[in-house]
Amino acid sequence: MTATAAQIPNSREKILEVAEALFSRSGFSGVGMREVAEQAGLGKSSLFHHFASKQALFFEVVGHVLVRIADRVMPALEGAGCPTERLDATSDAMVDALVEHPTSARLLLRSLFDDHPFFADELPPQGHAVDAALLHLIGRFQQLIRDGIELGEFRDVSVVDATQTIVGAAVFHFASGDFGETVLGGSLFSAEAVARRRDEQRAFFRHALVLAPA
Amino acid sequence: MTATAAQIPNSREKILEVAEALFSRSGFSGVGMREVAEQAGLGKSSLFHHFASKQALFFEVVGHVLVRIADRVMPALEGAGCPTERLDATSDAMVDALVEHPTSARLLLRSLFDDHPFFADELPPQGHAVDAALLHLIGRFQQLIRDGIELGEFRDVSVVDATQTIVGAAVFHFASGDFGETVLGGSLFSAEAVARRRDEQRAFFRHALVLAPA
DNA sequence: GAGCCGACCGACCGATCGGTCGGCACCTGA
DNA sequence: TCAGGTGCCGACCGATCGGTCGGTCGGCTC
Repeated sequence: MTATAAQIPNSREKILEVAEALFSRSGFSGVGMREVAEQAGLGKSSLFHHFASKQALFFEVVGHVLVRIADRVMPALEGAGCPTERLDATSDAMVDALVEHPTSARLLLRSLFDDHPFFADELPPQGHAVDAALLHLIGRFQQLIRDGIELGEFRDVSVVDATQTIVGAAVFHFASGDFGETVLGGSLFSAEAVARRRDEQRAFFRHALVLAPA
Repeated sequence: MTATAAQIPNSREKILEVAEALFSRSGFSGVGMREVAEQAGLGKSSLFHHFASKQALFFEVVGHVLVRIADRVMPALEGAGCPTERLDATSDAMVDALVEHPTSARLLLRSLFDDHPFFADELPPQGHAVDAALLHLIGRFQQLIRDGIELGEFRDVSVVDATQTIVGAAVFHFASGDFGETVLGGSLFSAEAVARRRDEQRAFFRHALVLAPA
């Protein structure tokens, strides 16, 4: 059955969907365009009709994930309330954002520490856009910690180290795959596991940073 | 491999050395045997004289890294002192272990969340050995947290979530590459950055877990 | 109808992948 | 002295890689 205009679910979005799942599982180098095409129900050459190259597809996938996460986390970062309340809200928002799509955390973690899979040639404009969005999010987070310290609510920690610690802890958990499920003794994404994680992570960060965590 | 192999400037170790650097940078799928051979100053076919396959080489590299880390962290976990002191020592030992070779953290992080790059066929016995060593380390860490809770020194946290949080935070920092250096505004491995990281991480985990962190 | 266009496809390309094979140079123990 | 093992190599293999090309098909507009 060939795709026609009657098929609302766009082929392009179908490609993005399966590519996200595959890149999340195996990374940029571990996925072939043939595999993407097969799982999308298309011929391989059709992928290049929608995306200029494998790199372009990868960046578009990462960009979508980042936008989804930022849409959830930014409001918590910039919301009303004292720094302690915003820290709590941000921790919860990170959990919600990473749980929304189970592929997000792994893809985000890869793009954070992969030093850009293909700096061979200059990376396309999409690559820079992804970087800019990410750094904007991180900048806002650091501002939250600075605010907490200046208002006397947080310990006088190193802002950059606290940022690294919190981002690493939050993203790693839901990206840890088989290892995490072995540690937990069950699914990372079950309702109970997620609810407990949200509470535990919020309390962990609060006690680590807030002077009067009670 | 008798006395002859021992005295020659070992090519095998040279291969392991460059393979660790390359796998750390680009992961299993992102590195070719030709590249390893070239950087080791050998012909590609010579690699297969020392290692049965690319997978075997990868597992041997990961195994070495894991042994190095375990050798530093296990004594801190099992050392004398109350849980709080052992937590401090373990945090410092993790920093020391990951700083000793700048490639360790990235390789460890990959092997933690990569869901084993090659489950295509049954993974070789080395793979299971790596898993077993890792889980032993994690088991000891969880026991430390349980001890702290039972002795009334630590908050009554979820042991598995705290494990995930602490492992993720500790490993991610030194694995974060370009992203981490952007956040820090400088090298991850400079003497000042490492010293500050050690203090900050120890204080972070202590405040997060210990009831009377002073 | 004619003409166009976007979506799609199979066949194909050069390059590279992991891995094999036969053979060369060298050392060692008998 | 020589058989045998070790370390290493270039040449080669089938498979797969990302990407291209020519062309088909159906819907749209005039």
